[in-house]
Amino acid sequence: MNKSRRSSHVTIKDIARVSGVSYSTVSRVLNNKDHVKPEKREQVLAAVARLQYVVNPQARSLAGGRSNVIGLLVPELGNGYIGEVVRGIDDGLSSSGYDLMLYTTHRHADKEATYLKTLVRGLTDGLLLLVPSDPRGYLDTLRQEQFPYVVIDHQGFDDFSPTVIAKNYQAALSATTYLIDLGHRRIGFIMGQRHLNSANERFKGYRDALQAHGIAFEPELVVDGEFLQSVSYAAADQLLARADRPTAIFASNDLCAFGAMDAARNRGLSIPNDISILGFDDIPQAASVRPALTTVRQPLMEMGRIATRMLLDYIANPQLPRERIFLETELVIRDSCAPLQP
Amino acid sequence: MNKSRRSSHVTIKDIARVSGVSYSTVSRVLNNKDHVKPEKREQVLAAVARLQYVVNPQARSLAGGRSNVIGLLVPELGNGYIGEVVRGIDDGLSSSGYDLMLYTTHRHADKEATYLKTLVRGLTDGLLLLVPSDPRGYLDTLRQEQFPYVVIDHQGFDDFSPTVIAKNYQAALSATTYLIDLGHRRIGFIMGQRHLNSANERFKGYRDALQAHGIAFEPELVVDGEFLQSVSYAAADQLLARADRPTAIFASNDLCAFGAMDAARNRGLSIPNDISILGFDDIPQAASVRPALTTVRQPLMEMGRIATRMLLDYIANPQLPRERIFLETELVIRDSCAPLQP
DNA sequence: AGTGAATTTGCAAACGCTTTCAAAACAACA
DNA sequence: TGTTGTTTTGAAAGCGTTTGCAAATTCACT
Repeated sequence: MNKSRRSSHVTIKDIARVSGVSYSTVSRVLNNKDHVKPEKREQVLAAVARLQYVVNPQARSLAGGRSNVIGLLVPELGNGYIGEVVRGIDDGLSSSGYDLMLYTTHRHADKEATYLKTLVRGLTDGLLLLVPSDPRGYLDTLRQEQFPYVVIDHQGFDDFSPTVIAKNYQAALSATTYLIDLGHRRIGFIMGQRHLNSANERFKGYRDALQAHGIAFEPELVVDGEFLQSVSYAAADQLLARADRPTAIFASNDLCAFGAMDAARNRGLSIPNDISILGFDDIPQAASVRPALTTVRQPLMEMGRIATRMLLDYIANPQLPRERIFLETELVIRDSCAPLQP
Repeated sequence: MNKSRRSSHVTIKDIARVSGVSYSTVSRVLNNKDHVKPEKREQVLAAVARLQYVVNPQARSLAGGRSNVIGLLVPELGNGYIGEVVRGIDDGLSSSGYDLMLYTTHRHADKEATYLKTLVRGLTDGLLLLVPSDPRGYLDTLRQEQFPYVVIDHQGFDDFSPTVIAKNYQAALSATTYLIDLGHRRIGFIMGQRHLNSANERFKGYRDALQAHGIAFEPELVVDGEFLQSVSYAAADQLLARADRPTAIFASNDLCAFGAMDAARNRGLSIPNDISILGFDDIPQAASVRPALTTVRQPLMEMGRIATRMLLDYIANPQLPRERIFLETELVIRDSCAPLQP
């Protein structure tokens, strides 16, 4: 059956026969190489059109050509943050002629390494790494093999990988400042996964903003949310249980903010009157939650789009210098933060 | 560079040499074929482990083996509905040894057809079609070539394609009945994209429920939302502008429901006191929106998971009879519907 | 027309694997 | 021990491309 399927397809030889040239010439035409007479090129192209020929990507890449697919390694699906970035990637890829191979690692670092081997093995022409868990194991391989790749939301494990990432520190700094300007002095912080650089950068921004305004940093106001809604719920609840509970909470991402909102509501606190809550990322849900979440907008789609473009550029021109791009964020003011009630 | 990358990899011949057998034997071991002495098998396996060999999928599939990748055709990304299904697919694929190739058609029917050709060309072993726009053009090809595929949320263009889809009619029927049981008599309906079967099925369910309770069907209460939030906003607004506005709205999907919620809020109507709103799908946002959306839960992940399993089964055993699976839905009662206020 | 250089072409050898076929090895039996 | 049948093995032929190399053609000059 497989056999019959294959044999029914037209190959490079078929079109060579039909157009009266050798199949190497056909290959040249197909790959837009020099040294083929315009006249023959025409013939070949005509045959291609007539027989509805499509290349066999496998054969092409086996023979040393490009595979025209790029690989995307994501930790998981179904998280607004990742979904947005993937959309950007998809967008960047559209009309590039490249296909997308999706790998979900589900936070298994070992899986990442295994996948990588296959991917580099010729399956893909380049790699997009989205918040890789622990890339130290294979990043060197990638570099040595000169394999094109771009890291999105790079977590500071090296300083040579081409990267696109948002300015986490500055964003957190100005978000916290916004809360301070609203009059808040006791500001809780829900920390993200501590092993991630972005979490730490945001935390630093938070602390520095406090300091800049002469507000003492209180370690008790910092709880761990691990970038997860459920964990953050408990963490926020703990914060809100205090006699001297904060009047505002800065959550390390929107999911954490949602957890905090749930906790607040559950304690009968009104948002933003009793407590202001501020998120990070601006995933789609942030706008549809009630009250709508005030949050730091990371240009997620943009990040995906830019990373893709960088990658395609590297593939096309391996000599290009590796860039590290830091994107601006934007504070999106909605309804979850209010001036401190006197 | 490409060259050097490749040559550095260990191939089937390397491990043949190391383990002292012919490379055909290695191939047999790798593919778990019969007729190889346990002893040699051991040797080979040992060499594989020692040299960290990984097969080259391209070569394998070129040679007539399987490619171990399945293709997924989706109309677009970044829509909660699709995201959930994809999660299910990813889940179904995990530990199956299959990789996922993602194709976004952005609702371009012609794109679908083109992609398909390449995909069937040996790039993939099977295909998952998610709400395909207009598959009539290529479905026959697929069938003729006996290419394994499964349609998710099939829209009624044929009755032979293997499918998994939710029971839209029954779901809409009981959802509407729920509203009626709450005392509502004037129930608005936001219609989905009319060319999609699921939209029509839901509409039928709505109408039949009314009829079953002796409520006259009023065409003016039906507006078009096209499964989009923005369009539904306008549509719902039109509904709510009426002097005899409905006391409940059944939206064809959650996105439409969100649009309706926005419209209601915008008119100062309280949900669910002034107006009840009911959705369809139960995408993640439905739970986080306020008030939380009462909606029909389609088992989206489950659909993805089941479709994937079916597909893998077909690939493994092409003789399997093609099934069409209809999944139960569930009414998830949250806070957006209330008994009719007297 | 003749020469050398430049351009265009085709042949053949990969690429890494699967699979057919026939030979080799083994086992079982008379 | 010779025959036959069965299992295991290896050699070789692809799979559909790309590409290096050499042959063939074309071109620009004498």
